[in-house]
Amino acid sequence: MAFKASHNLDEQIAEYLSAQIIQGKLEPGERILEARLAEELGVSRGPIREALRILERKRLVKLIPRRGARITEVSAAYIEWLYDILNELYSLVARRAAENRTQKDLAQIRRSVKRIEDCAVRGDVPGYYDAIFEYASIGQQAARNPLLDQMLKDLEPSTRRAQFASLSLRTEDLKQNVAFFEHAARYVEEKNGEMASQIIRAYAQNEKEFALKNIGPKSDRREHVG
Amino acid sequence: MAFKASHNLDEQIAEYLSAQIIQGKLEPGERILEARLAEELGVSRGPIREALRILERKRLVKLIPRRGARITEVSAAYIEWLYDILNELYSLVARRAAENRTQKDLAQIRRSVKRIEDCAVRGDVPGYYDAIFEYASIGQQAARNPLLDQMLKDLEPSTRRAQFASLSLRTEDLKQNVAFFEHAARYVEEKNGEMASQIIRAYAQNEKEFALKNIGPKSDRREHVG
DNA sequence: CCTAGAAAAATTGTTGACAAAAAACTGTTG
DNA sequence: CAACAGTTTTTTGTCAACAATTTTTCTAGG
Repeated sequence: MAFKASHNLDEQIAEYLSAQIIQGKLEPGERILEARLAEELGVSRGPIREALRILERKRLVKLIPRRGARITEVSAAYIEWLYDILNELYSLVARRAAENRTQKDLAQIRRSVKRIEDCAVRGDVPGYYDAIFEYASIGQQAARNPLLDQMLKDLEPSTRRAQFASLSLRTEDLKQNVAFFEHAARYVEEKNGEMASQIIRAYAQNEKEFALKNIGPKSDRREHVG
Repeated sequence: MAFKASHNLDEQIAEYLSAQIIQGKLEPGERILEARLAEELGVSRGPIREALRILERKRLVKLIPRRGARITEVSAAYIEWLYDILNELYSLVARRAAENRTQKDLAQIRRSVKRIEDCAVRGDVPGYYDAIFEYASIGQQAARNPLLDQMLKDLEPSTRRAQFASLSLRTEDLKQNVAFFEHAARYVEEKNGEMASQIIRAYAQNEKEFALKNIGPKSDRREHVG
């Protein structure tokens, strides 16, 4: 597990831990000990601490002064909270993308829809998720609101985490979902922001329910470490 | 400029710098040199770096690996981007608060409206802004979405920064604004989320235009260091 | 057996020194 | 005078040691 010091350690470490957390290899509630991790990765504690701050921003860990870092929980309640926000933010993206999109954006979006479709027919679930995040990212570019783009990028790890649990169950319905992206793209092309945002809301609702199904009804609203 | 080591240095430093940036004592685009600042504050570079990470999360500085930290710009474009998001997020807060508010929430909200009103009649502009952030915070609590609450708290410094420039121009219209908060509170009480969110949107629109008036038309969309 | 409190261990916070990279400077050449 | 290469200076990145705090362990008293 060696990292190159040429590229920045903190970002590499954050990236590495991020993947571990999303894939559930590090369990929610688990504590991260700076010293142990530092030795494990063969670096000093400095970069570890910076990486933890990056993860805090992405809401993968919670930092409590003088008592270290813990992996945040992804409860059913958290998923509701997250998608409630994603709903609003992506609906805004859709509206603004419909307003501001250029021909170049449209070309990229079409290419991205194709990529989603490919993954769907191949039944490549991880590829599908990567593809929809690319699709989202292109939409965010087209919306011309860098702050919104950044905020959604910060939420991406949380979203991926919510989706990861249900990843293995995604087999049949991928092809149906492709229609959502095609329609949204169509409406963005036609500059019909209202309809584009409606489609996105419907898709988000879908995703939320799917994510919830596989978390179970353990909605621990009280002692939430997030 | 001594900090107590008993409470954490990084947060104290972040708080201190935050105030400096919001009040414009540190100029947008300006570089922050770790060593210089460390000596100025009588601490080592470690806590400074952590403080900068906190400020990055609040979008007050931009961190670029191996070339340090710069104060972000607040252009007219940025204010548009920010309020576009605040609009959606606070409108969600209003809807959820209307759904989930308890009697206790209502009591707090009423108290907060009173405080806003007091500041308005006294013409206490800084107090007025503090009061509306308290009002917002109470609403966020009532909405029962901790993630949304946290995200809006992270945006607060940016919002305060956008408002600061126009602070001195706020003299006449404060009393008119109080009506917004009273109405929103009323609708939250009546559990009419749709109307509550509409009121909030109207107020946000107002605020945006006010903030823009005092920035001027220098909307440097291109080389934006944010 | 349980509790309170002191001692010990573990963990985070902070520092100063050194390494690596970026930026500024300088003299040279076309 | 502008472009360039090499050198120096400045600045950020990383480390290892030490200080302060929290957590755990141990012991005495009820």
